[in-house]
Amino acid sequence: MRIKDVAARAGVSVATVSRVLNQNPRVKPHLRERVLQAMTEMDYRPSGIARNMRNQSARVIGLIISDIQNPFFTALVRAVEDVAYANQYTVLLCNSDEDPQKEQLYVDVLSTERVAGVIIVPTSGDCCTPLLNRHIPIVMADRKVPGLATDSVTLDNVAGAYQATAHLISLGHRRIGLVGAPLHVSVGRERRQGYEKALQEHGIPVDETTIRTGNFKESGGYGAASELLGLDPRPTAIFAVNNLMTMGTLQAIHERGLRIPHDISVIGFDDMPWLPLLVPPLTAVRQPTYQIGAEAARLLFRRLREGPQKPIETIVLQPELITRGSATAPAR
Amino acid sequence: MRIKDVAARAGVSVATVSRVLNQNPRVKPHLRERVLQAMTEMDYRPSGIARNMRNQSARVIGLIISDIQNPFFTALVRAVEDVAYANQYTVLLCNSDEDPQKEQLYVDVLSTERVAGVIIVPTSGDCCTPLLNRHIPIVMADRKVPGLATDSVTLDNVAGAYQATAHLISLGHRRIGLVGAPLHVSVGRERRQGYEKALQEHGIPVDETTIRTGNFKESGGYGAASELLGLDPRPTAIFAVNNLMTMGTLQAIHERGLRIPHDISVIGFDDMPWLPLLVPPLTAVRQPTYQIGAEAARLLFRRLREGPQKPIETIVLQPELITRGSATAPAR
DNA sequence: AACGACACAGAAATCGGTTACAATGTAATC
DNA sequence: GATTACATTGTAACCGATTTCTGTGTCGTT
Repeated sequence: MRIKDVAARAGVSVATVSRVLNQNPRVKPHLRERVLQAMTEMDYRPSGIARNMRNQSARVIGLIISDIQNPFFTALVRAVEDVAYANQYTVLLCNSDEDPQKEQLYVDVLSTERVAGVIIVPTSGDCCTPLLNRHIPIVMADRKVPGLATDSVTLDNVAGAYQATAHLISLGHRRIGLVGAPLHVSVGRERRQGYEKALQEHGIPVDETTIRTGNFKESGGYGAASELLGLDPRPTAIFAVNNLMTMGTLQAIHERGLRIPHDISVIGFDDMPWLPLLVPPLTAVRQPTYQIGAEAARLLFRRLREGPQKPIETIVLQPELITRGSATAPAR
Repeated sequence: MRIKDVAARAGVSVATVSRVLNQNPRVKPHLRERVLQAMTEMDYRPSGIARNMRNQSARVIGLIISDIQNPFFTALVRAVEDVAYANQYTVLLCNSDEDPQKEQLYVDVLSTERVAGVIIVPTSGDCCTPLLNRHIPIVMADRKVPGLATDSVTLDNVAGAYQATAHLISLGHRRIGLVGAPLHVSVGRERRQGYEKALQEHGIPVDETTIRTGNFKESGGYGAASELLGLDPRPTAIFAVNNLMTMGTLQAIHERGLRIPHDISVIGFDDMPWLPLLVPPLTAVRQPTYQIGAEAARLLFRRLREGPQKPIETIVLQPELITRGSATAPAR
């Protein structure tokens, strides 16, 4: 069922049907009428594909995230989706799963699909060359790749980690374990940096043995925390640098029968709706998650409108420490 | 940068380039070599749009869910993504937000974008006519629309709700509040049905006052639970029919200073990784969430391969009650 | 009545690939 | 050496829309 069929049924040329489709006013009302009727009768819908072909672009933006099951990214996706919807675009969602190869493949796909633009939470360093070659606008969200000049929206991770660590120090902790994220990702680096900065500024030497690293997921947090809990002397507090890792940390603590905050204080990164429901409710660094996604999408659409001459924008949002009951002075 | 340019650079015809692109073996090695080199030199990537145009379909499937921030759907998306990836398809993700209008619009978009197929968690009754007209395969996931003959994957919701309710009854509860979901959705209807069935089979009259309904989100659960907790006499147990509503229920309970399970027993629907971390850990009906999505995607791809003559498949998966500490015998 | 201006509709080119068909070249057979 | 079979490459039609250009008809002006 093509435009030709509609034209035939309405007794006009394809050009006229196209004009009706595109609200061109230079069509006589009675013809427009006939065409519209033919279209509804046949439940005709123009082929988006053919349209895109003509216009050399689709009203689709690509979104590559690294873990769709992480509520953090979910909120980000939601935000991007909302903004895209408002701009009458749809979202091609790709889950790189922290796998550079998968990421590469998706970048290729998006680039051949000629999406209008891409928002990416990068997993590897050289993630975007095919897109750059094709001048497809890119916005980095949550993470940055050093040396890549694109719009970006990130969190002030150093500040967030600093706040959490400094809070623990101010409560009297001196031996603070870090459940850290991989250092090849900006988020992992910066949060560790904030942690170390807080220690140093308060005259506490950085002790490598209390710093453990794991993947971004529950398992990574569980593994890192288990190691920390096995230390002698055991840290009096743990700072876990991401939401899922926090969950793994809690699991490890539960498993050993330790009690929060009596035996060990805990601060997580990224507030979650269920944290207040825990006993005790968990202290955590809150990120403006939705806003990260929304700003990234807005940046992208502005870029699409204004083109490459718009100067590159770099938005850094501020975290906030939410104090609940899981971090108190260490027992003596 | 078109296929023509590559052809010119390699000194061959466009057909040859196309054949190289499509791994057609009838190309002499030395020509293939030249073409491949030209392609890498120019970092050429064929236009997916033009390709789709020719093939009359894109290697893209649409996925319409009703709440992307709900971990349940997230797991479902993840599963669909995984299966699509394995089949070298990408996923166009749409978030209907439980809004029939938004859903309708997305169905239209997917239909004009000529996606190969659609997996949908339907929000309204007549969600899919444009797709049906165009013979775009549809698979319903999680929910069904009565009277629509499509492949589907759902949970045995009646059984799940029955198990939860019967468990509470066996513990000695007689006044069991239901934090229910909207009845215009199959999930809401069936879970209520299971609840009522359990009561009736155990000779307990169904009492409308202990049945409350809210939206699928935390706020809906919070509202419904708050009403139940305000009753006199108060129910001795609450069954909340979805994960977010469970969270709202817990919030309402916490807010009133009630203690689980001493003051009130709670069973939730849909197990979540953080439920074991609660104090007490929460009893819940577990759904094979990932499997729902994976089966739906597999059904869709099978349909894509085998066409309309394949008989319609209806998969119903079984839930499982996970007993933890939040449901015990009522205090006297 | 003749002319030009204008409004409207249609024919045809175009987007970038794929593929049926034609053309060419090469090897095998008589 | 001529003929045939087969392998390889090239030419051109096609997918379904948009849009430029061209043609026709209507109206107003002189």
